[in-house]
Amino acid sequence: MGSSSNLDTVTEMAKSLSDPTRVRALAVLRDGELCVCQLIELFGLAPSTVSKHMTILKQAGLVESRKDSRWVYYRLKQVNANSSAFTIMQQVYEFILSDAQVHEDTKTIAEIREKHAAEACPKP
Amino acid sequence: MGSSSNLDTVTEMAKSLSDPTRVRALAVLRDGELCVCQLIELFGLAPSTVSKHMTILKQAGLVESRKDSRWVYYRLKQVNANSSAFTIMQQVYEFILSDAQVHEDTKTIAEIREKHAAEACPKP
DNA sequence: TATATATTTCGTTATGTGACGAAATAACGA
DNA sequence: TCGTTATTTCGTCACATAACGAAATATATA
Repeated sequence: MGSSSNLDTVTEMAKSLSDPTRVRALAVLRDGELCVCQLIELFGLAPSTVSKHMTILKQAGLVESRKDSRWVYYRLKQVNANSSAFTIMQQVYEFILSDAQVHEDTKTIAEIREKHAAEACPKP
Repeated sequence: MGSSSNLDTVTEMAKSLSDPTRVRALAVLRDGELCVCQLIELFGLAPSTVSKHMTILKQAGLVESRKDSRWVYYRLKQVNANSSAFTIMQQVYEFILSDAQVHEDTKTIAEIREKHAAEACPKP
């Protein structure tokens, strides 16, 4: 098993939060799971780019995924509520939820959710 | 003035914490201010490299500096105690203080402090 | 004044990262 | 089966970053 020090854990977590697209992804995932195609639509980036970002967040232990037929849904990973990581992410969310871009994303993703619920992504 | 969003603040802070040398520097600065030459001795890196790291931490608002004759002393910047940044850094410190490397750094820097107090860096 | 010390700035180099498109993989639908 | 859709992997390119040494700057000491 790849043993990893606390220093490694901090730097890996910090690296995953050092790109605005990834922080935005975490913010919108607070309202519930999303498939990759919904995030592609939100960000306007190439599928391969979004997929890479989500892989990085997954490896940092911040999100987890499930596959449902054609779609891969990502959701926030529920971490131990009295861990340092939990408290840090709570503060990060609290801080960025007052950000203008994140505010706009929240509105946009609500529309995307509705649209996909009607057409594209049939829920199980 | 360079206006900066909350998203920018988070990603800049995360970037500054994404290098192990910088996190180690923050950890040892918890015991009090240090001049650049003491950090050079601790890390075994080139002066220019250490200087760059400290500049990055300063720009992220995590440390501040004062010049005393030949030496530049860096110390942790005291942030608003009920801000998100404060809580995040408290958790980061709590987490990394149990790291083996940081533990070793704490011992090493104590010796370096004593040595410099005796010879190299006369305190004001 | 000249020299040594402490730090920063600059230029260079090797490596890491984010973007894309093309191709591979998986699963549904005609 | 064949084509379509969703996602991932791979290769590539431009740019960011961490390291170094050399040179510039500032200050103390001989």
